[in-house]
Amino acid sequence: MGEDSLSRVFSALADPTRRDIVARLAVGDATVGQLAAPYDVSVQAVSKHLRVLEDAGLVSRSRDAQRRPCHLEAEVFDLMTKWIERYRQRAEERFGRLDAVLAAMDDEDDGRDREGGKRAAPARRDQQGEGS
Amino acid sequence: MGEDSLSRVFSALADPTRRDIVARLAVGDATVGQLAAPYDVSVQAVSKHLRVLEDAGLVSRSRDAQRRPCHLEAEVFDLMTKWIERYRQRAEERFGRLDAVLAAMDDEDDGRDREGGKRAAPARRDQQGEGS
DNA sequence: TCTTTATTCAACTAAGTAGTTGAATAAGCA
DNA sequence: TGCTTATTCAACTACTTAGTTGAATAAAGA
Repeated sequence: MGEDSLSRVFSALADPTRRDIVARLAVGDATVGQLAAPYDVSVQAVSKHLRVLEDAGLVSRSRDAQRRPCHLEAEVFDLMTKWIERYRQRAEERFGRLDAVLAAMDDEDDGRDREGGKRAAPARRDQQGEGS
Repeated sequence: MGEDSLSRVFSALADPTRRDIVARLAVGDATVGQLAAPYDVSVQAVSKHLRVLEDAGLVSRSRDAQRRPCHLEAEVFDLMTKWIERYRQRAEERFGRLDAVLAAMDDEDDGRDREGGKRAAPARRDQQGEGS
């Protein structure tokens, strides 16, 4: 379970320590030891986290003597962003269609009143697959 | 581990079945049974997946007789998108600074490398915290 | 060469998770 | 009331994961 790249990326970022590492790598490259310093877990544990981030394609590593500097790979973020945007847009469009009926007239409120009137019949469709 | 909302959202979407459920809910609301039908796992398993999505704030449920229609909540996506964009932009800016030296001349490519200049030394900073 | 520094590997433990089956609850229908 | 449908709860299993400690590897420095 979770072998595709999208699963790996989401899974990698589900851990707050790993998100923090990503946040710090966004500022600049760093070695394993440097990255491990602020946390009170072992260096080995951080090394494992970096492996997970590397497998997800979020981080790449080079060599500098006995050090292994880590570098954030920004492109993989696009994979997530594309997935997210696709389904968010669809969901928001569905919202919009109904809200439009109400809002079309004059109402330019904050427009977040869900749960009014029934929305499209809950008909399911056996379409599947999540694309890329 | 993974008690904050961002962790819950990323973790929820790390599972391909749950992403598929989200994809289908983006098309229209559906009941547990309807959502479970296409998969060869038990209804109980899908019910659990929906619980995870609900805990992450991605799905809400109402009641219609003995059915529990599920509805996709699009707002939570913003939480992720904001986090992603923040660090992706930083990383791309760092990149851009170097590429700009080469591209600054004539290249009016797809234009994603604003901010020219030198790429900061890989010095680490003990700054921490991931914000929201 | 011997030592120090940086990182990874290997083996283990504790906790979490996705799945199962069987029973319980909730609400409409005969 | 009893029957059927829809969903959840409870207990259990198999697998994964984040952490540990101790040993191994890699490269620089005395």
